[in-house]
Amino acid sequence: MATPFPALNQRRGLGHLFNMDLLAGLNSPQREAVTHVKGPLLIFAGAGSGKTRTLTHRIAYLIREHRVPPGRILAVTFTNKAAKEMRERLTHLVGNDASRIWMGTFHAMCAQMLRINGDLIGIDRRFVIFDNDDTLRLMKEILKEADIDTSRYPPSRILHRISDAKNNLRSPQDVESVASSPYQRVLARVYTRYQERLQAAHALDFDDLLGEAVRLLRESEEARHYWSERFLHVLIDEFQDVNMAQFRWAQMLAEKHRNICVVGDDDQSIYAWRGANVKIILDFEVSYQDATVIHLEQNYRSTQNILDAAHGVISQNIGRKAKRLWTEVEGGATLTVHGAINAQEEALWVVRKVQSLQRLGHEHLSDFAILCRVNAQSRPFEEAFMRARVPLKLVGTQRFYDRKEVKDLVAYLKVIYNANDSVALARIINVPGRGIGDVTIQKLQWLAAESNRSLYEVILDAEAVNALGRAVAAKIAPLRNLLKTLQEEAQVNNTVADLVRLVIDRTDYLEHLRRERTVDSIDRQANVQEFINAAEQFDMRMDEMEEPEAADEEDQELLRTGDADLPEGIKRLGTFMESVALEGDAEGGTGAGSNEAVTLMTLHSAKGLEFPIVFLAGMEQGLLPHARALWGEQAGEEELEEERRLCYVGLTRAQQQVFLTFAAQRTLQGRTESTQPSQFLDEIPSHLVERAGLAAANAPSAYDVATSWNRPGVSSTFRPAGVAASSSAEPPKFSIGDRLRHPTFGEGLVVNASPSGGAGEWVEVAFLNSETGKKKLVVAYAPLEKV
DNA sequence: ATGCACGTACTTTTT
DNA sequence: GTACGTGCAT
Repeated sequence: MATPFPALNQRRGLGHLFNMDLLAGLNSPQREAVTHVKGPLLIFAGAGSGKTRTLTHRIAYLIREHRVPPGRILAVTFTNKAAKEMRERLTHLVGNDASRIWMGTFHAMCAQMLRINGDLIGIDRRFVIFDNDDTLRLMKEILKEADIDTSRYPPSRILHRISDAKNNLRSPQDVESVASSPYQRVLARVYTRYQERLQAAHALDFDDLLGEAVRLLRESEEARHYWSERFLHVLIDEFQDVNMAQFRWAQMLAEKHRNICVVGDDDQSIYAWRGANVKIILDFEVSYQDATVIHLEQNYRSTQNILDAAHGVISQNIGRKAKRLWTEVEGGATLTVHGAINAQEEALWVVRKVQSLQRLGHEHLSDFAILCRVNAQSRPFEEAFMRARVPLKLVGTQRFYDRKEVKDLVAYLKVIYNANDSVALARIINVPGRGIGDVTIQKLQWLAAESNRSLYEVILDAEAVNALGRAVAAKIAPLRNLLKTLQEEAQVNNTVADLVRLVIDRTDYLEHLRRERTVDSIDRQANVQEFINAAEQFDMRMDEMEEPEAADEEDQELLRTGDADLPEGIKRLGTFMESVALEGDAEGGTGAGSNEAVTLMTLHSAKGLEFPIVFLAGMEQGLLPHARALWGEQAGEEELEEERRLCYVGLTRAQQQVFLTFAAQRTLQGRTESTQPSQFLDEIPSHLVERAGLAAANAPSAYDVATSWNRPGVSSTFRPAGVAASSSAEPPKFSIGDRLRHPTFGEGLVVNASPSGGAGEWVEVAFLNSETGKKKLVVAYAPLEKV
């Protein structure tokens, strides 16, 4: 085979056009990181230490000062957002050269390499990418087909295990060879079948993008030679989050020139549950014994008080690299810990605090962020903010391309692009409803599996379909015609938006949504419109890029060899779907933008962000640290340490002020429980903390809300003073059936009550006022009056 | 084939 | 408390 690879670019950069001093304004370790050129480099970049600045300046420095051709630099991130931000910042530093750098997510970079020469290891150039939804559907099908009990083997858990295997570069055979339990044997079998089905659909899942890219480099001498020769520099962001597959891939790419630069912070590793392996960053110096190690510990974000508090917490972790952030901003406001009676009161306190800080000069609501451990915490905040008429925006809830209606339309596009994508076809086979029921779909799928054909091929097989009965055949025929028409149109039509509109039109999809008389029907219709807009925007981008001056010449050459002679429209469609799969959220998606509002999000989605004022809500045992890390089956020191890192991430988001709140009672999963303040609160040096509410040192015993605070062996400085460690023997004041009155909620009936009285006594009251409904109240706290 | 009712189970989320 | 999945009845 003739080599598919062009000669490598030796062209000099255009750096002389930009005069800005790349080293100006950098501190000395940052400079060292920027100017280090040869050999492996490990940068421990603490929160707010100017990581992105260092990384972008380093790349710019390589291009401008060392004349490294931009096309021979590979810079990898985890999210599209990070890649985009980096590219933008680089454009300011090196201009158009920025567009020639190989920069993007692991998945996007791997996908690109596989599109270019996946054929060397037998991967169809036109492979499609299965997202989580696709893989879940596929897995359910497989389990059904194999008659495996889904309650004993939940599809999502199996997928998680498979993902785990792939992240560690273990094949189905590997899993099988070490299988020692029935569960593992089933797993190996299902994994094997899963891969077969993916292959049949010409599909790769997200993990395959990495795994197959590794396989490409391992198995194709030619590819390995080219790519490792090509990249003079490999840079990896958020290195604490890499998994084995990602690390191996990067290692192979960097093996020739050995210029591998990794940046990360082990203290911010919060994604172990999705395959991240902190040990990789901790062991980097073992993998590369000649690595230069640089610590960025000067923080440009927070006050020293905040950093000290954060350090108090994180330093409790054993498995970490010793380090400590510092700042020139001495002192700062003390942190506040506020204990509330329940989640509603907690939310109320936060709104009031926001309002009072606003009066003190924080005019921008965007200065405030409320960070929580789980999404379920958001409800009381939404309610409290709504009532107080303070705008609150929830970040990171449902993503645009995850919406059902959008996925339906994407599934149509997938089928048009690749009719053998049986998962996509199964999704839309009866959407909108065309009278093809589950039983029929089952039969069709069984036929497909049996004859080793795709679902589409079976549908085309008139004989097979007729065998299922006249009624079924009559329903399948229009579908067959529909798909044929759509495919034909796709050959002619060049724009994705036209195709989307055609799908919506021919399937009468909007009418289908209107008929669904649900609350979200209107939203869904709007999302369909939004999807058309997204497609239009994509088309516009493609038109702009018609003159492909962006990519390196050698990349164009590579991609040319990769281009099958497909109709323009189909090619476009492929690009569009790849962008949908790999860049989860559309620009115009939710479009919340810069609305002036308080931000509410999970600690996970807060990583990388900063806010002047941060509220950490739900600082309780069981929430942060989460119950699963504390008391769950897989609870352990490592899990607890990840929770602690989560807390650390939260604290280090704050620039000026931190408020930590907890609720003495919390209703989670329909159950109201007494809670204990988070152990992490005790890890913050007490001189940095001011206590309020139930956390106040002098809180009256009337605030004592939970006997569980007196749990033996657990001591907390956040327990109100005056609370004896022994439980009270007082008789309860209320019992089931009593009528009572509350000044705000009105009259009600006691439907449930604590068995014992005293400080911990509580009652569950059904209020006559239907708006209030049922409430659990602490007798000692709530002003209740017997009627 | 479709719709309703009941039971169960449940972090975190990017690609 | 909700959301989802299964099972039964229409």
